[in-house]
Amino acid sequence: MSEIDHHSAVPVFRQLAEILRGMITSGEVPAGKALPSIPYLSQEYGIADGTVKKAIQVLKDEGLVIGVPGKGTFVIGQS
Amino acid sequence: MSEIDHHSAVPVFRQLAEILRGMITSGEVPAGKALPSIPYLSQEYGIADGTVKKAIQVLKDEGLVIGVPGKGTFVIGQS
DNA sequence: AGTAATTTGTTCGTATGTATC
DNA sequence: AGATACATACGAACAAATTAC
Repeated sequence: MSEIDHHSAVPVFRQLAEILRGMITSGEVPAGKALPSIPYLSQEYGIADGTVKKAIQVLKDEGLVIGVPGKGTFVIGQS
Repeated sequence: MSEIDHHSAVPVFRQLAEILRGMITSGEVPAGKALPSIPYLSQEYGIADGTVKKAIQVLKDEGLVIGVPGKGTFVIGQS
């Protein structure tokens, strides 16, 4: 699985955004399902909570996912 | 009783964790009994709900207390 | 039997301050 | 000076378990 390179010129939040995008486009996380939670991603990739949120914000700005407080971050189906 | 200093260098959640630890070690809340509820602590000390949960998480990680949904946060007896 | 209230636990959203590059 | 990253704090919503009525 993809890992984060903290010394890369590409910002960490952008690296994670690409990883999450890959989960969606590959069908690993299909439409209607939720991405892994923010605390999980934070711990799993060894990055700060706020940085994960920033990565997810990228996908939200693109209309790829939508966050639902108390539930999760869900993939939008582009039907 | 102890108060929270919002301008201290020590994080609020750590200050509360120490106050709760004091309740336990002093015997004010003996083994088998529950700490004050999260909403109560939140209102009593003037801090956010999530910050109280974070403080309690510190004690849970140390095995000092255990949370029981619907009941409370109970002090573990160190027998 | 069933509804409501309380409590813990988990989630996302937003904001602030600090440090680093 | 600006972007990035981390830590902290607050806020709000939702679920599950328990208790009370």
